[in-house]
Amino acid sequence: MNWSYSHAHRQGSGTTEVVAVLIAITGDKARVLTVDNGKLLPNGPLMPLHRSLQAGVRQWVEEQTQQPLGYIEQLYTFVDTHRRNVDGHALVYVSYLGLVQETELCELESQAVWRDWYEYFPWENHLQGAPDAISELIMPELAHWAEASESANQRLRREQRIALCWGLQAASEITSESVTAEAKNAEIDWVSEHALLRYEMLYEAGLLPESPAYQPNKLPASWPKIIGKPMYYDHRRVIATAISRLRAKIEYRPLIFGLMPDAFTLSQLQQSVEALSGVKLHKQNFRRLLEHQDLVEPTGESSNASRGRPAKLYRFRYDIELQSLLMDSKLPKRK
Amino acid sequence: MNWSYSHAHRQGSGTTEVVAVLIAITGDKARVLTVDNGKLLPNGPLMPLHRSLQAGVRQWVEEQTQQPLGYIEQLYTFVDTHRRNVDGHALVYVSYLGLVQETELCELESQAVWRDWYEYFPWENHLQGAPDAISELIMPELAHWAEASESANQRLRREQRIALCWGLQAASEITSESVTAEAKNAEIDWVSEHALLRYEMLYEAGLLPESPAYQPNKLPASWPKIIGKPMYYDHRRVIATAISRLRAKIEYRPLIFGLMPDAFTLSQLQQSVEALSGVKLHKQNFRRLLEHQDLVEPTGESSNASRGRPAKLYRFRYDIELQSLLMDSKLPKRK
DNA sequence: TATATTTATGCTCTAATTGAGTATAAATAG
DNA sequence: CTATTTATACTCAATTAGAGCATAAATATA
Repeated sequence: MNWSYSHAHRQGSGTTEVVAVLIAITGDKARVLTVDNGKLLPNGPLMPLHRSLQAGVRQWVEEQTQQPLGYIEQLYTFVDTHRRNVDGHALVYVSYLGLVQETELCELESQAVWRDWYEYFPWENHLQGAPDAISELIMPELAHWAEASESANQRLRREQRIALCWGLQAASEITSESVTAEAKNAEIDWVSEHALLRYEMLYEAGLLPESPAYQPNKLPASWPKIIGKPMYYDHRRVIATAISRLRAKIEYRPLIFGLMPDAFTLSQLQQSVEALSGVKLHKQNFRRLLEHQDLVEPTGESSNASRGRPAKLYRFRYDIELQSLLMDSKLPKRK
Repeated sequence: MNWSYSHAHRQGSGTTEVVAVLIAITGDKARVLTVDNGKLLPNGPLMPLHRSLQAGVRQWVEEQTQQPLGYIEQLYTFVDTHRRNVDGHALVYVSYLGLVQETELCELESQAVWRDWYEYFPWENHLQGAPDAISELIMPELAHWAEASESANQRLRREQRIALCWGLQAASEITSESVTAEAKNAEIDWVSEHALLRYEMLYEAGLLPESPAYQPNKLPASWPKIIGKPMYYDHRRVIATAISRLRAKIEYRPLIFGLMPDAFTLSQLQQSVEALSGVKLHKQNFRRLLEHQDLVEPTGESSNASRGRPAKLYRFRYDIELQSLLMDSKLPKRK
């Protein structure tokens, strides 16, 4: 099935679109804003009146989602050769990542809906440990893909890629000894930032509905649940790009600022980082690093939590915010 | 002077161009490939026949420069509202970073020329220590810019930005005590990856010929030498983007692979990294980290250097190359 | 030839950072 | 009142980063 043509779209003289991946955290879940029943990201054509790409993104997103935008940054630019304008020029779309302050999970007008981003990437959620589906279903399919290589060399490289993308523990069950033996010293483990590489591998291996070589009849019946919801065009890849970028940056830059409410406990902050990275963090070290960096300060109040000892509330130090956005300021690493 | 219109350009129905920043290292100098007498980067329109942006870049660059391309990655996408097609759509250009194996510094046909990239960014070259011009000329002008702020708040933020972009030692001479005192604890120093921020600050402060507010008569006579050669359109900004990206990545990924000849000494390797980052590294620690990572292996031969003890020649371990490109593999930090 | 100079390479020392664990404090549920 | 839960403080070992000292092997020069 080719998703590229399955959705009606505008046609005109312009060849440039903007697409936005808006991220928010509600409760302890990372969410992405979608339109068209979760099949598309907010998007629109770049028009002559727009003075910049950012201006275009802001206008379309606010029009389609009633969601005011704070911090945004450019992600990546794609070409869709399936969609062309009247002159035969391929459509170019420039994607943006945007961070939005925590919102109530309300159904917005204009069918814009916040969705848990792990609905699109179930294999990226390791908050309760690595999903069983990875070793039980995904790895065997990727093993087939490696076996189907056209040369021994290609196969070896594919097995290496599998180990690097999915971690050794998952890959060791399926790859040949040469790879695992060699890599054993390196102690390869799950790297959350490799989300895009993992998506691209599944795509390349023909394991996603949007893959050109997708053959659902050759896959287990439970497969559709395992690999999450597809989207039109390359929009799921755009989200994967956003996830990788966000996970990579959050480790050394306090981007999380833009996602938090004005006051929060350190546990809430940690849960938010965990929601994005998809892995659990070491609580004590998380606090240590935060305090060491003077990024936050206590408000003086405490949270009236339901259970346990009440936690102090913190706020970000605004005098340091600009500095933080510029400079490399680390947040804690994985547990 | 407005550089946007000072160069003749194609006009057509397309609104998308590709632009390439090609980097090579000749001897111990970082070079960038230019066309049109050093005023432009290789570029060309995206055409209906191109199946991807990469294909477009490769075709135009090879056509304009006879330079075969190895590793390339997308940098950033710009809009030039000054250049529009017949329908009034602004020109979008997608920039790419490309790495090229060391070449003889020959004048290529089709007026493509390799230039020392510090001709365009003299202030970024700290190989012989920070240039005197920074503290003697650039800082005073930036101080004027901060003083010319419209509010006390804006002035404070500008002074913070100056300190963060240029390092405290340079900034402390000009900024008010409040900033320096507060930041003193942070020990801000020169961060080579902030090249783009520095360029953008100079641009915003009206200190570059391509700045809208540039007023050469209000600046010292030696100013043009200090701030390097301008280019048409935003091409100097594109190079600054490439420099920042390359400097940031080279610290934790062995991108340098793509720039080196097949065999090299560790000193040559270090000189290449230094040429890119613009700062000197600690020799012993550089070797330690390299050896510790098994990125390179001795060829067995030695270099017949002109002076001193002969150095062992090394090559990159190709079995590890793929892994390196995927994974985070650190190269040593500054001295 | 002897000696200074240059470049390469090996090794040590200290401080900072990281990963992981133990211990204590302050609340609620039953 | 006690078990449970959550928050917070502190410790410890392993690793890494920054800096310097020492030695090796070549050339330049007196």
